[in-house]
Amino acid sequence: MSRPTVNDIARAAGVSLATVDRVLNARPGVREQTISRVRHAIAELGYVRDVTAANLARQRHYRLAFVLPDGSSQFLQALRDAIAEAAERAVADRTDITVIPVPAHDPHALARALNGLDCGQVDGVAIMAPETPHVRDAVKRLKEGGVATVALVSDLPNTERDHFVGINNLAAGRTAGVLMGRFLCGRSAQVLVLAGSMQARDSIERRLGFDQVMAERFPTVEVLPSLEGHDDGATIRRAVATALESHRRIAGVYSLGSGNRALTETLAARGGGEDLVVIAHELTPHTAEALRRGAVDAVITQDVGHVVRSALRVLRSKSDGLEIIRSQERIRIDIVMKENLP
Amino acid sequence: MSRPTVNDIARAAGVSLATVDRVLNARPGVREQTISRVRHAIAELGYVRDVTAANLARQRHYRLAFVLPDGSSQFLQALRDAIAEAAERAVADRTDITVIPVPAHDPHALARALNGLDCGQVDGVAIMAPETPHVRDAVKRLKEGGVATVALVSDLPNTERDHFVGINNLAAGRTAGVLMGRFLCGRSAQVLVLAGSMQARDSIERRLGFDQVMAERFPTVEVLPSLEGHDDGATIRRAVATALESHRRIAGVYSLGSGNRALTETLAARGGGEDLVVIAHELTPHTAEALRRGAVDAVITQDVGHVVRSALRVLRSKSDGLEIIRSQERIRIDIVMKENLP
DNA sequence: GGAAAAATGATGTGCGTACCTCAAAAACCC
DNA sequence: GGGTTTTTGAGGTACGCACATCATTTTTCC
Repeated sequence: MSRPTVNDIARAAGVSLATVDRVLNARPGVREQTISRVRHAIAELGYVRDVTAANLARQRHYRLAFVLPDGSSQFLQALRDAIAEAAERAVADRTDITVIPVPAHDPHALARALNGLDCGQVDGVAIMAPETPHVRDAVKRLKEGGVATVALVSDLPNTERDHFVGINNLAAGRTAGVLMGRFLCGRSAQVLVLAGSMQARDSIERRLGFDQVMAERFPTVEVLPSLEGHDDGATIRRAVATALESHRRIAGVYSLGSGNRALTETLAARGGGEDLVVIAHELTPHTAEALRRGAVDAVITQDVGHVVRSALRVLRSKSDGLEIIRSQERIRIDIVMKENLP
Repeated sequence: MSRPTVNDIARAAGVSLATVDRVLNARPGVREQTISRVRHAIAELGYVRDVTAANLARQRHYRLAFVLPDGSSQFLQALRDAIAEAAERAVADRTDITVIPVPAHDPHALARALNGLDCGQVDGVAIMAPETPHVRDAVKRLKEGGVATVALVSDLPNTERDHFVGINNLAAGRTAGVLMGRFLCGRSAQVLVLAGSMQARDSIERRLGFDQVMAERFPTVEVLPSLEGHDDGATIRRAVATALESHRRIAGVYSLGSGNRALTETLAARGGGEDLVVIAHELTPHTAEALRRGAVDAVITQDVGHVVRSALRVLRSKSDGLEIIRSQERIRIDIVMKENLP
């Protein structure tokens, strides 16, 4: 009544256990005809290999690594926390997780870190990095060494990565645009856009989506050129203050990436910005607090817990040569307002 | 180097394997002092029981049941699909899932179904049902029989259910309210509210949250009394049409539950409702399509896949007497617009 | 100090699978 | 038909743990 085992298959197919084992694990030395006999019995009885028992016997354990920038943004911190939490629970799934921090904005350090990975020592790598020739080469090397690779948060579309775990940033930008447009209620106003760096692919895509929607649906709104904050508080404060001075019709602010802390501080210092529509990315302790006190109206985000767990599932599957369930690995674009804060 | 096993613990604690086993599985006949020696060794070596090996040895398998209304709404259909998908994958986790459909709106059939569950045959039950005395008694009986129980989608707060898997419907209503208020852009207008039945606890809570926000933040908007559609297309069409006739300042529609198909059809037939703000609950093929063509502006929803997987995790943990990770089991209130459709 | 009770050790079996070895049977080739 | 190669069978060990039995040691108590 309960699940059939390899023994049941052997009996049903009229072969020995060893032959069933050979078929199941694609070992050589079995006639085509016998293979199909076994296959048939498997289908007949609805046999499903007990993966836990198999992994136990096989002593299989997955060695996975995360390569991340070592920045101190709250988003990165949240990501690291999620990885740490997943790492604890991953022990139960025979998965060892290593985090490899890489100095941000240092392509050479990144290349060194990626090339330092020994293909024999790692089964899969999740990489959060900008796409550069070095990265492309490193991913290629890993691929050739039989290591599964996924891009994390920011895609590496022109590499041989197996998968991308993260949101569609164009759609995220469009989502932000619609919220901004609707919240502005038809006012003919200006919108300030703040980015970390417009080099980053995710920032570019978000801005693009945002602009698309504004042009299509809210033509009375003028979207200003992106201010680049480069993750530096002082720079952001200065740039935002200057922009607010020189553009008198600013009614909305769209923050593409990090720097939300400096932004909201500057806006608060300015005062009287209660009717300013502020939309930001990434739910962090700080943006959550800003939502609570009304300093930010909406946050577009992705659940870092899901991102991490999805990356793990994908890396495990890929390193086993299995297919993934695409629908399950799609990361959603979350809209968070004060009312639906987790 | 790799994970320590029971043997390592025995050696480290200077006891035999049998004693370690007794401690690990809380068997009697071990001195306090010895227990703490073993505990200490476990902590020292960072031993974590290999749950998969343990379950293999124990021949443990989880028998879980879902008790659901047999209605044909797309939400229920999506829920059933998610359960079916989870059931397939659950085989790998030694989990057998049964779905017990119950005629909707029939308290006695529900009671019969719940009382028909043999506590010896089931380890956990997920129940989606309105809270009635019968249900309270049934949950109590299950609890006493050692069966884990969770409420699904709609809470059963006054029962002895172990957990609730679903969203905070008050917060969901508030979220809908804020979107409605902001999308109406300060117009002094009327909002139509459509419910399946105002008996259902989730509808009541959503309406309450919606009203709270409207009263607090959008006092110029008048929220009309709820129309009850009772999941019946004709009734909904008639009620909505009549309401649109008699209230000339309706600028928004809030649909609390099911009946979205009949609603959007009626609105479309009426025509000229392009500037009508429509907010609905539950992302289904139909509401997704309505979002795409602009018939609905936003959908407040919960991911049924997450709901089902969370229910499974919780039922397994509870039936093992383990604690759950609350943060991981929190179901988010998702806001979906055309731009961030999955 | 001795009997009874409690605690601990030693050892074995089984869960479902992987993987290995060696022998036996079958198929193939000339 | 005899030799060679290929295919199949039989059996064992291991993975990490649960659970059972029985023997032995230690503790407790009068």
